[in-house]
Amino acid sequence: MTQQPRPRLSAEDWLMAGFRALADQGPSALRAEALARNLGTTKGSFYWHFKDLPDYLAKLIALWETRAFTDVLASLDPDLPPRGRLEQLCLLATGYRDPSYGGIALEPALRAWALSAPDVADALRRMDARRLDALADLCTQAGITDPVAPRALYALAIGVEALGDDKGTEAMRLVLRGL
Amino acid sequence: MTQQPRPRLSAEDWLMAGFRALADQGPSALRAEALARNLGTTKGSFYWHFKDLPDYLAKLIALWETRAFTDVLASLDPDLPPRGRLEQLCLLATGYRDPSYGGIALEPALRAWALSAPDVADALRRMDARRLDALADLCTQAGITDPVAPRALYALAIGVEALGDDKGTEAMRLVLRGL
DNA sequence: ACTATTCCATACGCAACCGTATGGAGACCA
DNA sequence: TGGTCTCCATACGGTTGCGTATGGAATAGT
Repeated sequence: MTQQPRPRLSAEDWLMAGFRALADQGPSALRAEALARNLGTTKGSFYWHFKDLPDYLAKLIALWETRAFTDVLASLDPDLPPRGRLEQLCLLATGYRDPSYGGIALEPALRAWALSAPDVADALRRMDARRLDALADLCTQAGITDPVAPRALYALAIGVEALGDDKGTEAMRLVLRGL
Repeated sequence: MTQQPRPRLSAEDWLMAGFRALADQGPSALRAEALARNLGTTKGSFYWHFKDLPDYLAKLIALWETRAFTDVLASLDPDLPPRGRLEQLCLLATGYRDPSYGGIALEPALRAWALSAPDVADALRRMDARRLDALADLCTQAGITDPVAPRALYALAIGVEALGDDKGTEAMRLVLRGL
């Protein structure tokens, strides 16, 4: 779409393009030459910034893993009551669309990618564990004692995102009401 | 794993191998030569049974779409009370492992595939709509009136399956209790 | 047994992609 | 201005997969 004069690219430019390609076309779009076309350059740049494709993919996963958790937690409104923060976290947990990723929905594509990439599956498992911990904390603060409640809420959030359900907020509130 | 003497293959053999490859290695494993290797044959057979790869993939989707819904409904125990059938359906809806698919978990892989294949996305949307209708029926029979309850239950089932949560049954029951 | 049909093996040309090698364009410095 | 360093373009060989063509093996029909 945009073929600007000739900006030099950084490694992060390539990574951001990777996130976008992943969200738009799936893991098979994470290839040096295809990404280069999207960026209006050639793979010469790619192989200067990254050793090879596995190196690039590892850095892509690492960048997601270091950002997607803390950025979500930081965006929580500390003035809300625990139950309000809980609801907010549930909706953010998988619907994260921070501008640092170009405002796109990464999670479903990443979870899909994880099914065929063990490294991604590992990162996703770590992320799930951290989020479940945070959810468990908030649940206890909100007076929800059932030990499976965090898992239920998290699974619901994942399902809502996977379904692309526009009634996701209401479904989340309905379930929260029953806890 | 199994390299039997030399049985002739049918189109369905290829389709079943496709389901298995999809569940095991993702959509990128749905290729003529890779499937042929798994079946201990060559792509000569593939291109005899199918015109080309799109033809094969379309038949794969069609077969799933015609089976995955009715087979699940037929497996419901009619002697259970509505709420029991509801719970059973929720757990079956996305965890379908009928031997006709080789006892594998297709849904997560298929939903992942749908993110990068519009045809699959269409089939999945149709399937979701049919399942949501059935869920809504069961909900009314069970005296659950909230209109978003079916979507909440379905999203929860999808999330549980995506998470690979071994506590899925308990999470489902916890939410059902609150409805 | 002869023929026809069904099914598969093999070989080919084509295209896409990987990773490397090498040179060139620009910036930056002295 | 000359040199150096950063970043990218291009060309190359190798691999993998697609779809076709063609012949052969196995099976069924008569």
